[in-house]
Amino acid sequence: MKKIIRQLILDAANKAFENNKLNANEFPEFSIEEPKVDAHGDLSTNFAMVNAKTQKMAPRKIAEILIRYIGNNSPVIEKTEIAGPGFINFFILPAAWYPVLSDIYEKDTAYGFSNMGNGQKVQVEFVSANPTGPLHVGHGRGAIVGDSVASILTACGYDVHKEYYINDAGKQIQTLGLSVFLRCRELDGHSIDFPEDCYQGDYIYDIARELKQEKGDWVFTVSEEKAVAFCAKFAADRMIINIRNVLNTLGIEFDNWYSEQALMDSGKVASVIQKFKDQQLIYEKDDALWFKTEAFGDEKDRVVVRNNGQGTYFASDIAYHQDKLDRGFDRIIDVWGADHHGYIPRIRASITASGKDENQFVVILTQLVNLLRKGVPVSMGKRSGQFITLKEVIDEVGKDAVRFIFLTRHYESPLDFDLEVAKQKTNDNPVYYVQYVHARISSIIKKAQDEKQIGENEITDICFDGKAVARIKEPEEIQLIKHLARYPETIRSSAEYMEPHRMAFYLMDLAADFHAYYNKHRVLTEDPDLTAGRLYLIFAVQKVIRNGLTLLGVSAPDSM
RNA sequence: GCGCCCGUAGCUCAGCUGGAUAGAGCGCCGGACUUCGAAUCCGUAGGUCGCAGGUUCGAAUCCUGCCGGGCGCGCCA
Repeated sequence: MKKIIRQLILDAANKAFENNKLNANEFPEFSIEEPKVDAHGDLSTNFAMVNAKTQKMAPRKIAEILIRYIGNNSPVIEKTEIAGPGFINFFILPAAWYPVLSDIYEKDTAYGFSNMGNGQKVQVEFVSANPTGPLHVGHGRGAIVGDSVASILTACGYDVHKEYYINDAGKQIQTLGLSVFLRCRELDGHSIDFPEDCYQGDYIYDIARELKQEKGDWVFTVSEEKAVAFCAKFAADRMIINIRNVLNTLGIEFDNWYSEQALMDSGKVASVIQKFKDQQLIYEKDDALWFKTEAFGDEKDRVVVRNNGQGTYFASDIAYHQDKLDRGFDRIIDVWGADHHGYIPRIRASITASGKDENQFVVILTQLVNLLRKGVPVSMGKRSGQFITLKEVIDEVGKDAVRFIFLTRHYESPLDFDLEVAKQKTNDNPVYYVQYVHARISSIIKKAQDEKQIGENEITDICFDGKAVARIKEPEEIQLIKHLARYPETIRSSAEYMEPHRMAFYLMDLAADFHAYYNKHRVLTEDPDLTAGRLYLIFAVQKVIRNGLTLLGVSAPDSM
């Protein structure tokens, strides 16, 4: 509809110029939007205001000329008005909205999809938590945001690749191995001295038990060095399986799990360091190797190889991001917790330094999650071992509620996640509000089938029944269709800004319109045409609700 | 001290990237089920958009400076 109006305006403006009513035929960018107040029409444009300067005319004067040239010959316009400082308001004929419905039926699960991305290759890397402990809710937020962004981009014609980067090399893995090894000894009846910087959680015992189950006392028959190394590998593998399982319960699957160890074994880390050395971008100071990140916008230079010869995380990350771009992605998106924001400049610097385009690298920073129960904070702390895991949260409140709550906030806002609120089936917890629309419509359709022998196929065919469609004319019905018409642009803006919460809010609004309509008007009536028209409408609503929930990874139940 | 994020109704949050009279939900109060699912709906009340300047036809939105909260500033990961 916006497209139609935009064309109408441009045609009128050009015609006015040809007739010497306007002074210039260059028209700056103008917007068309839905006014907040019904009295301002269905759509409104600021055309006259933004053109005031180039036309050297008063906005209202421009608006008057334009309206004259728009005239009344468009099949979609009921009337136009000039208002306020120079807005032109368009009132659309109700029947002009009907094609939205047939479009929904035609496209069905692909309604609202676009080719905005034009097949561009995009990689979304998210979660990437160290496999040294269970996921917590903060990881969950990044996981859900990353996954939904990926879905939305896919719907917009991007070729999306989801990846998890496993930090399975380095000191923390050694520490994990030592932790498990010590717990094995403890389980064997030895008294142990368990260092503070080892992983304190009970899950270490679980892994130790599993290891003993599989390998018996083997770890005590070899050197401690060898045993710890084995424990590390064993434990990391277990943790990754555990992490993958938890993510699967959230409906998240990755296209690729990328191992840091494999990256190092491939020699790519060493070769990229050598390359930057050759280019004088890496230099030696105090027995360590430093990357000149400051020259590319970072606060200071960063160490890539410590004076003990060990590479830092940054070294792997440089190679990893080089590798991502080398794999041909047009855009690489990293979803990180906000506590890592200090890392952005150095990664960006490494990309710039390599001669690649830093704009291909985008970071989504999700703010931290405060876990609460009835308003009081639940203490968190990984090292202490006292924390509620993501799995426990999912088990308690359910996947759909967890996902939806995380997606009803802008990811840059800190999030209070209250376990008790998340379990409530009230409007404090809008996932059920939206799902209820879907279930309600399923229920009506079932009833239509049982009592009036109108099945889904018959409803779909109603688009060819002009008599029935013409019966859709209540204000609440037209309102619903207008709302459905906004779905495609909601997907597009969610993708453009990588903000899935826009979709969540859209669905809540649509749900509100539906519930209001439902309470005011009956769908199943004694009048066959009226009934058919309304079934046609609500089935379309249901499709859009389902599509939107799918993009957010939330189920659309037929009953609840 | 420096950097990033946040500050909007009693609470939790939106506000379509500068538009018209700033919106939802929860909570409070009052209503609606013999008819398609009351996990719903309808109505009332609630605001110096943290503060102060600036930019312009127009600012919650952009710029500057403060105030308050969170996070980060390692040859840790």
